[in-house]
Amino acid sequence: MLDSPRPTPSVLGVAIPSPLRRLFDYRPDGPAPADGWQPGLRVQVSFGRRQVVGVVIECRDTSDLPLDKLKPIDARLDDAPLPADWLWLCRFTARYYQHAIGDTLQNAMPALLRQGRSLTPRTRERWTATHAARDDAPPELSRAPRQAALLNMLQQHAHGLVTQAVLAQSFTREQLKALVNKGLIERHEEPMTGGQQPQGAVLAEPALPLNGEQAAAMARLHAGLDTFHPCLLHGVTGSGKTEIYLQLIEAVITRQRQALVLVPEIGLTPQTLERFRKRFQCTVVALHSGLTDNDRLDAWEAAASGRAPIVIGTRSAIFTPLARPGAIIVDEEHDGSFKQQEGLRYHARDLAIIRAQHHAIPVVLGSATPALESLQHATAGDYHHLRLTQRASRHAPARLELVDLRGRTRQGGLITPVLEAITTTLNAGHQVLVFINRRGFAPTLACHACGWLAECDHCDAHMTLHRQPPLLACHHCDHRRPLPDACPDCGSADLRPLGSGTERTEETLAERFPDTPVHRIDRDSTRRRDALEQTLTEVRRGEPCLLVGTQMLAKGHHLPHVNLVVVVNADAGLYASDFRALEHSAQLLEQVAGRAGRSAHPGRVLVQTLHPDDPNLRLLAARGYDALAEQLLEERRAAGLPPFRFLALLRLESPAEQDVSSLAESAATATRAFIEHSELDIECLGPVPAPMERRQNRYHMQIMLGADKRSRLHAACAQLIAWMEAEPGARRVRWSLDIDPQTLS
DNA sequence: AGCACGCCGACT
DNA sequence: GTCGGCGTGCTC
Repeated sequence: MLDSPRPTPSVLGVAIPSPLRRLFDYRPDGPAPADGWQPGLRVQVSFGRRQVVGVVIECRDTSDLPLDKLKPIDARLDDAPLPADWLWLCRFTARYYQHAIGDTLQNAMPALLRQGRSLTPRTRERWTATHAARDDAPPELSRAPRQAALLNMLQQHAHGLVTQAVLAQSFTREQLKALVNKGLIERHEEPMTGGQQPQGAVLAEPALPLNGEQAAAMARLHAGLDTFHPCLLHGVTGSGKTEIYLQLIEAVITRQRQALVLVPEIGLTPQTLERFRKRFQCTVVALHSGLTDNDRLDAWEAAASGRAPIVIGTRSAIFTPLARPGAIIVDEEHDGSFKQQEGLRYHARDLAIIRAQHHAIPVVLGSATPALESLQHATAGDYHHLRLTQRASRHAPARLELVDLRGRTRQGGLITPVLEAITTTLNAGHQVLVFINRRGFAPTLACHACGWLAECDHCDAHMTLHRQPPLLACHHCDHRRPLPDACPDCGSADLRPLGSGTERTEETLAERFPDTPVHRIDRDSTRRRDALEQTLTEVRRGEPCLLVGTQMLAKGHHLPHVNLVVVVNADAGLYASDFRALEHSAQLLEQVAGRAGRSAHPGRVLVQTLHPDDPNLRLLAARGYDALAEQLLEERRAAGLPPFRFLALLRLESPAEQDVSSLAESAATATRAFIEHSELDIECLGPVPAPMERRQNRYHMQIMLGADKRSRLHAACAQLIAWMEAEPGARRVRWSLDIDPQTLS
């Protein structure tokens, strides 16, 4: 660098890990880094009475405080700033979601970095045979058979072996040392995540041939590899979206760039990962919940340094720094898990778009059932709409068959014609998937003498009846109770389960089909690590069986032998108050339907409902998700709801009902006052009690802001936050602002 | 959020 | 007499 060295600033604006929405000024102390003070350098400072790790955000020469009142930093933790692309994204996120910058950075940083650990990669040793050892067994090893064997083993591996692999073959460090001293092998150090990626071949196995639609989509992607290029890859289940991802990644790697892949929480399965790892020569860095803090830091460093060509992870992986970003892929982009539901309430899909724009790279949103937001962007021409309508198996996707529940007797939630269809399918040697949206044995326990229902003491909710182990549990808090012997109200012993959950349906099916294995898949049955994968491996063997499960089963998993899907009750989302309920319901039903008939045989999907005449359900059944989505978009437009309007939701909660309601009332009044004052065209609704007002003995209320311009909504939110921060009554209430809320509950 | 300071109730 | 409840205030 020929530039003159940066002068040392007199003030550092430091982001502190705290919910306070401002920077704190410190005096730089000690030697400046070689490239001078810059944003992104971590510092250790005393904050109040404790030591914290902060990040320099601003280098200035002035402060609102007198300079001699500033504390000096206690230590500088980095020689080079944390990656600039990462810092940019964090700052954008903090601004957009109106969240404290310090807290945002902490959220987006591996745990070890916020504890002050250095970013230099951990290393491991690799051992290779030297040229001197290329000849046959050297004479000096004639009396050292183990060393000879070790040398022989290393000679078999052109790239050598890491220490761990050597020790695993029961060789010792002493033997390695002896061979080094004899000049027969060499020791190399490389980062834990692997050394430089091998140049040359990118693929480990050939790409699959593309059909016409796939080829067209690929051509579109190839044409825009150097530009911001948002694409909605809208393809029915089994239409080969993953192959498009893989070939895009291949193009990215060939150009020496990196690909970032986001998948839903439930989608990062060993099976998915396997498919990526098998295709490419290079390492695939996976960010999953099983990683240790050290693994996570290594992965972060490998991505930031550019050594990792492919990074795949869930929501938080959007904050992975990339030295040479080449493309971002969001698989199952409609999935709710991309939105964080507490604290910093960011949406990883939305940040993926922004990030791709910042880097001027393509971003692909893939789904069989795109979010209405994404569909609207595609329709409006903001995104390229890449459609895949052909399935690899030649037959059309199964359509939903609505089954009228009215007046029918149910067993374990299932009516006779449906049980008969199950029998037929099993007899034909196929598998059956029964989808039921409630875990446990039954949604609740009821007294048949007086009508009492088991309710949670801490929530406005019924307690779910469980059989394994037998107890009443609230699914909204951790409260559990033993089963009562008699009704607590009237003393009657006539207590009966009301409705069906996965456990009860499993039990019914096991009784009715004693010769067929029944696998239950829900949060309770898969609590043990690998339990889910084990069951699915068993199921993929293809023997006839019954699968009973919650939405865990609906997503991603490839179940080629399932030929009949039964939805026990489709009505939950049909008339819910949440304006997105129907969209989510339709997505789920379509995803569930996608599980049927990916095999050689066309499948059936039976959907039980009490509302077989519901127009939305009928439209979905007759013409599929896309047709319903089109209609829902029109309704959203007419009602002034997203994606045609922007929303922010202020959530307030406290154990004291009075505190919440009075604060909510005055916050709404204040908001209306400054809306009128500033003539911002903002709508303020509420306060209203949140759905299920009492949860874990806390009372929840909310205020909704709506605007047709993002900037106006942003301005109103900023004012509301300023008011809340100044309001003494707000300190006894937990509150948070949710920008672009996903649900209203 | 932490963490201290501060001023009122039941205990070794 | 003190230990400790959580209200209030501050963090460069």
